[in-house]
Amino acid sequence: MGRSVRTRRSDDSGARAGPTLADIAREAGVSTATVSRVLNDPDSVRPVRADRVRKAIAELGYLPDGAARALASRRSMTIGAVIPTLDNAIFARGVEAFQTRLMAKGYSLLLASSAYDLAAEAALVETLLQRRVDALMLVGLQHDPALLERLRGRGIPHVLCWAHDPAGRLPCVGFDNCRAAAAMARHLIGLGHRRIAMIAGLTRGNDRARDRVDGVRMALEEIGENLAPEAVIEVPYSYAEGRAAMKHLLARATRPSAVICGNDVLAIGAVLAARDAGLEVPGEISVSGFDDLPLAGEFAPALTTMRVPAEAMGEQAASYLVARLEGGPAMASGPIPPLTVELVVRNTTGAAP
Amino acid sequence: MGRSVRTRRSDDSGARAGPTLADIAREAGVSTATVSRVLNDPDSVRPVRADRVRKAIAELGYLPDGAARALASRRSMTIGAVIPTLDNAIFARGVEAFQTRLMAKGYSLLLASSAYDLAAEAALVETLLQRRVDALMLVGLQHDPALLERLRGRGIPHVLCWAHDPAGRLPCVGFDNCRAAAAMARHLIGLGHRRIAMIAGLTRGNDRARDRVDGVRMALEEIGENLAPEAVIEVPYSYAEGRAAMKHLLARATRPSAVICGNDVLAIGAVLAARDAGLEVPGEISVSGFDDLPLAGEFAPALTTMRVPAEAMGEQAASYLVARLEGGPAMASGPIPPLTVELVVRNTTGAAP
DNA sequence: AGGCAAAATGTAAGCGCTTACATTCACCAT
DNA sequence: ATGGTGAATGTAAGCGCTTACATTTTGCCT
Repeated sequence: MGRSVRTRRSDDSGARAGPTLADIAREAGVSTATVSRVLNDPDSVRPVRADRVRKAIAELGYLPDGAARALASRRSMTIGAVIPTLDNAIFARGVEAFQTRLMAKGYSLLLASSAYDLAAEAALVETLLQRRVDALMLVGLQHDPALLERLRGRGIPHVLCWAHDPAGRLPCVGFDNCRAAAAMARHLIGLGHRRIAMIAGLTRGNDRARDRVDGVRMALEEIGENLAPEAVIEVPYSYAEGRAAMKHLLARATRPSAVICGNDVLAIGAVLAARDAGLEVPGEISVSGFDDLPLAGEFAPALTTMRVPAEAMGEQAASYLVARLEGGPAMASGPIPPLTVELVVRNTTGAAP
Repeated sequence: MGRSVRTRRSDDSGARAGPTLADIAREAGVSTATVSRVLNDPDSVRPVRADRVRKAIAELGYLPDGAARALASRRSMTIGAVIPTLDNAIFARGVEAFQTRLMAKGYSLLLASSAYDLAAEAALVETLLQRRVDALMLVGLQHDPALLERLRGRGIPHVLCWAHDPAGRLPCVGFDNCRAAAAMARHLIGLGHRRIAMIAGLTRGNDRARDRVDGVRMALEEIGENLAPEAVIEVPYSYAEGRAAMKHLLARATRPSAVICGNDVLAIGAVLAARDAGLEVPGEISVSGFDDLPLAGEFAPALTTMRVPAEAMGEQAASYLVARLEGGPAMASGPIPPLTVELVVRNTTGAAP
């Protein structure tokens, strides 16, 4: 028997295999273990030999095989992330920062988007687990019930972004959406607004959107007002939807004096609609956003919004996961404190008429 | 000698290992080959057995190990992408579409961003090659000279997006930026504009930005005009930079009658600046964008721009790569025809004053 | 029933690394 | 010189799959 003619090179179906670690070992006249050591723990090899190995590596153009490393070492140096969508600039920023930090620490990012569908998210996570990600980043606290259990069961470090668990039970790097939205509502209330409406993101499968609605409701209840169900319009995050929602709001018998939007995109759409209707912002109606996208400050009128530290969130999430992965076994790390958001008052909110 | 007590489970450093294919084989009373077959080629296994195997898989909660599969099969089912940045919404969309299509075909996306730095890009690609990506997506035609050679050398299928190689030598899924920009310039020329300026993206390491400048220059030369170097301002893509650049342009002795912007973000910034300066758009000055972001059509005034099929590009890139990977060995596939862009005339361009 | 090709299954050799353990080496104290 | 010690290196057993090839079964003919 014995292996037949399956030559490693030129397996004409595509990728040619490069030299292997064994080739390097032979070339450098050392054992494979030594080559592996200069790759993973250079200081444990005498400099003379290490150099000889490095020379061989350079000469043969050797590139370590990640799959083999992952199999042998049980670490893929790959971290997964499942986000709702990249189409929302704030997620794009967060992911970018996450990836950059990850790469700086030697990890690669496996990315997938779920379109705000929790079942899809669970499936994507399953796929990523197959790819043997060492850790995982997810968005929000709300997930398929089996999902988090699965991660815990397999001992996969994970972090939930864009949210904060007041109970401190879940590992999150984020902020309290409810509290932040409440702060925005109080800002408006402080300006004398009482007829407050909301253009929220779709709350199905999106706890951040839901929490923001809850926050506004809570703030209103603090002053004895309430957020009527019909005062909340849920729409997908887009300029056009924000605009359309505002148009609806303005067509009603009693028009709100302030509209709190689930994010900046909706808010800008809303401002556009107000202007279409010939209303002055903030003179006749106030509008607020959430996120503080780059456009928010440039837009005219500049948008009052809640600044979300997307970059810091991405970076901290990355650092947290890497720390869990590399910190000693006793890397328990207590609850992570919430990130701080900042109310940025600009020119779309003013005193109630 | 002999293996000591290295128990597979509970390697307390983190991830617990789940059941392996061998466990499934034992449980189902078949060989490992059979289990592997029901996973990879179900039809080659008699239904009764396949079911028995599937039952075992479900019972034990088995998840195949991607690293082992990759090592044994020489395919990681992972495809890499290196883009300049996710902060540009048009890339975010393209990547999203790319990832979605990839996932639908069973592949996962390894994503990295280069910040428009070609050296960084080359390094990132090297990392992705270590991760054993089966194929690679890059943006633009311009790359580190060694990079493409490396990919060809290793036989890694790859595709270049957001650009088109007229020579047809490179595998691209994109459009001709030069031609598209020229079309935009001709639109303005047709409206009577002669004093045309440009707010371009940074052209260093960005052939798309460069090609767009070239396209405008070319169109101008067709009618005997020229694009003076001082008529082109290069800035990073951001609203603030677009606005600042426009402000500069307007501060000059002779103000352009039309400003072609490298993308929609710059264009919106420019429109904002024109308005700051009390100029009517398009009455006193025309402004055009590029990309047709969702905001372009909603913004007031709605932006004249060049629609770029970002989603289609991402999808086609994904399909192309998968086809290369799965198509038979003789999957040569001639040059890919360029995607079509579309001039969308809206309300920021009008007759020259 | 017997024979045979095709289909189904099993066997076991890798895939390219890491790493526990064994061995050798360098160096120093005796 | 000799023995002892820790550092450096080598040896080789996996890691969990896929797959070529060998073997057994099945389904069909005659």
